[in-house]
Amino acid sequence: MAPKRTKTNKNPSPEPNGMFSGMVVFLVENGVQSLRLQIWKQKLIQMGATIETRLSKKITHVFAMNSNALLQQMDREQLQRFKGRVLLFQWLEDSLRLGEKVLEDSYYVGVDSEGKGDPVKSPVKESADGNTSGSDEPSPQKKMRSSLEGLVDGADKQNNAVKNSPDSPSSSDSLPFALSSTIMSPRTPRTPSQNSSLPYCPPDLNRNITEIFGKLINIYRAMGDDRRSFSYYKAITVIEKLPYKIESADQVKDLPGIGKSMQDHIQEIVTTGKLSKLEHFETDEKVRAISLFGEVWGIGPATALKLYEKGYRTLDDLKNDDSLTYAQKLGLKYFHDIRTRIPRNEVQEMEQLMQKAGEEILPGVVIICGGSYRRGKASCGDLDVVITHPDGKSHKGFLPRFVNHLKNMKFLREDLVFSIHSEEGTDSGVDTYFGLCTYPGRELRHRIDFKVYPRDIHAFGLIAWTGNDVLNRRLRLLAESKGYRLDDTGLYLATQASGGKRGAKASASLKFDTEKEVFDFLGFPWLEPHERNL
DNA sequence: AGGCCGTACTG
DNA sequence: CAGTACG
DNA sequence: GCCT
Repeated sequence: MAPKRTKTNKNPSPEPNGMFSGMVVFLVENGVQSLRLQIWKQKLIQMGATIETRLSKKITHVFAMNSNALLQQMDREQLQRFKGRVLLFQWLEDSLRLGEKVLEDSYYVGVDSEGKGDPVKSPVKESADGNTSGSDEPSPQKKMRSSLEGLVDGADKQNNAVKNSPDSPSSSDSLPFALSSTIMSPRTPRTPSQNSSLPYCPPDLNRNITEIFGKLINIYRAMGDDRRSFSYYKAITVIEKLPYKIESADQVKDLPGIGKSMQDHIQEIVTTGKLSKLEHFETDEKVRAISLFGEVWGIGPATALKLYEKGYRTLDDLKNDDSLTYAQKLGLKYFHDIRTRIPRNEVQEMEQLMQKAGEEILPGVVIICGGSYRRGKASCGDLDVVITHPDGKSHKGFLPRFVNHLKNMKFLREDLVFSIHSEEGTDSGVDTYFGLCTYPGRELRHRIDFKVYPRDIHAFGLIAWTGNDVLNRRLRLLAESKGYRLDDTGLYLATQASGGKRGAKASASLKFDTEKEVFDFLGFPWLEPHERNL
């Protein structure tokens, strides 16, 4: 084993006899989610293909998402001269899944080679139109994205599964799905290949692996090892996008976020069906207790450990402890209530209730339910309410009155955190409230958060509190890479505000009125709320 | 070896 | 200050 | 845990 090809040449060791051997391909990257592109590249190379970064005569195949993406990168003259085949990425996807090259006929990208008039026409008559979606699609990128983004859906499930692994089978939310699929399937009778070009049904191959990794996420988080936990989270999102079932660690070798340890774990899982490391954790009394305690609102890794060391092992044990804070006691008392997910329609009703209540106190007030609700989930763990007022000033002092009103209505029941900043104009001017509420006529407690923003930074609050957390991190990292600092109150030039805290605030945030302006400024492709389940 | 989001409340 | 939470 |  001469380590000939080290990191410099990150070749996934091409197999001369791989199913793609002999192919020389050029990839049209427009509108392809980078992660999937990376996976495709890796598999192509690994299975014998050669990837060229420029269009040359050696090319045997060109791959693109659709005709629009294709034409965006290549002019039609090039195309006419090109002798090889132009296929949809879907062909790759399907071939990988089936383990052999599928018939290319129904995957030709429909660009009419004769028609000079307008680009992207050709429904590719007999050959079952290689996804004409391009032809009636004005903005290819956006559409592409949405179809790709559907892939992410699987991650959600994992999320849920992760969060309440013990009980609820968890509602899978396929909402964004249904949405785009309706949009995208106007008429075309679909061949099997095409229909997979719509949001993408998550075949959920590799559930065996992601399920185990999901448990590790929770365990490491409970132990306070967020970094490691996040690594497993990222690995899951990568694995879920694979179009094939993993049968060997080799197939996963140099995918992003999958290093030595992950490979070893995957190898063990695919060969033995389990992971001894996890089994060990699950039978460990300490790990079990800490994981359990950590699920109580207000109790994190440090407190959970202390409680364990005091000898506690069950939630009942904790009730006898008076070292818990007020909020933690509430979290304990309503442990099961808070863990109960809220059906989307009930959240909607409560949002309307709050909008009505808000209007009574302050006409014109804007009350939006963010979080997973705004991201279109079928059920929500809590309510995340972002509030502002268009006049830019009367949001001040609103929150206390609003909270009182809602308490009188018996909608709000208990307080967890209550802070007010807007009055003095100190700090960021964002008022916050965390508490427990109930659906009208019920006693079941739900977590609810309010944040009141001045109008001019409202867009930032909306982005931050719509999430998800992964998107927030990505946006913040992107901002930082461009010399800015992003948080829920604004976008600042990095240098100055960087060290000092917000209160000082030598510099004001850049002004943006809408979420989209922020995305655009950062150069991040716009995502509708329901597309932000990264 | 060291980074891995950024902020605010509680006690 | 450490711990916890929020997305 | 992964990545640089």
